[in-house]
Amino acid sequence: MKINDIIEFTKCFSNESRLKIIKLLAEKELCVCELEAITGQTQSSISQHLRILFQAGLVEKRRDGQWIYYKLNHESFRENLKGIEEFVTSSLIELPDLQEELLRFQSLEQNELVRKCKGLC
Amino acid sequence: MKINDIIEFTKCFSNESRLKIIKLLAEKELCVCELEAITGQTQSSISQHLRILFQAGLVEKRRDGQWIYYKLNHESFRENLKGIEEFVTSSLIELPDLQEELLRFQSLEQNELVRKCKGLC
DNA sequence: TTTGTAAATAAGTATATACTAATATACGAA
DNA sequence: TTCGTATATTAGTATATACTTATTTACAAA
Repeated sequence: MKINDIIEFTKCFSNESRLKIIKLLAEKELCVCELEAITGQTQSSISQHLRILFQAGLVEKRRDGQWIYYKLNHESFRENLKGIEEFVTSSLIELPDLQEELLRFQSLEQNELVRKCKGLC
Repeated sequence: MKINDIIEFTKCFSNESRLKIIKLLAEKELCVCELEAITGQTQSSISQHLRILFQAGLVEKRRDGQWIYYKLNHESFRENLKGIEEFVTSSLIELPDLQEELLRFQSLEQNELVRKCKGLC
């Protein structure tokens, strides 16, 4: 899972209004006006939050006449959560630049970079 | 898991600089100056990110002389991830106000609230 | 076609966030 | 105690985000 995907996914959960929408759509397929009636949020605000959730792949939508129904994509949710777990627990190989910097730093223990960092010069 | 805890936790992951710090601290206990040397971020910026991670319970710290060493709290990480999964998959009982609104809305299907929402009046 | 409703988008604004630069605090060595 | 280094905190600033209001687009019924 790429860093930008993690950022996009976790941002979905870092806002109270979106968490409520997520929770409702996890339980039931709902259109915007229903979300509006249930949560009391404005139509515009809900649409904007739904766009964020949709772009992150967390919700799906389908049109039915005038209405656009949204629901949570449970599989995407599970996969993204797993992706975060793997990002944290897997080796640094996933982030070559960062790994390189860490290795360079470690190979320099006992020499000037670390001594400088540790104020031992 | 409370809504505010989810927000606090997921915000840790919604920033590239923090993700790099998280990844390093998942692998190795490091002090601020080491994170500085490895990531190239400024001391002040790293300290501020570490405060966010610490307040979310995602990292632990210990003092060793002048240095303060940080590392990821893997257990907290796992528990928080699980908390998010449960938040999404559990029933709405966790959010009484929201559940009440949903039930009220559902009980009103066929009557004025829904007809109004659906423009059927 | 005209009209009304649902949803998306755009523009504006207030607040939150991330970063920099400067300062304060904590500790250890001289 | 004085000095130097590590870390935390503060203040300032630029950008991002969340929300409101207004407008646009898509659809369906009359």
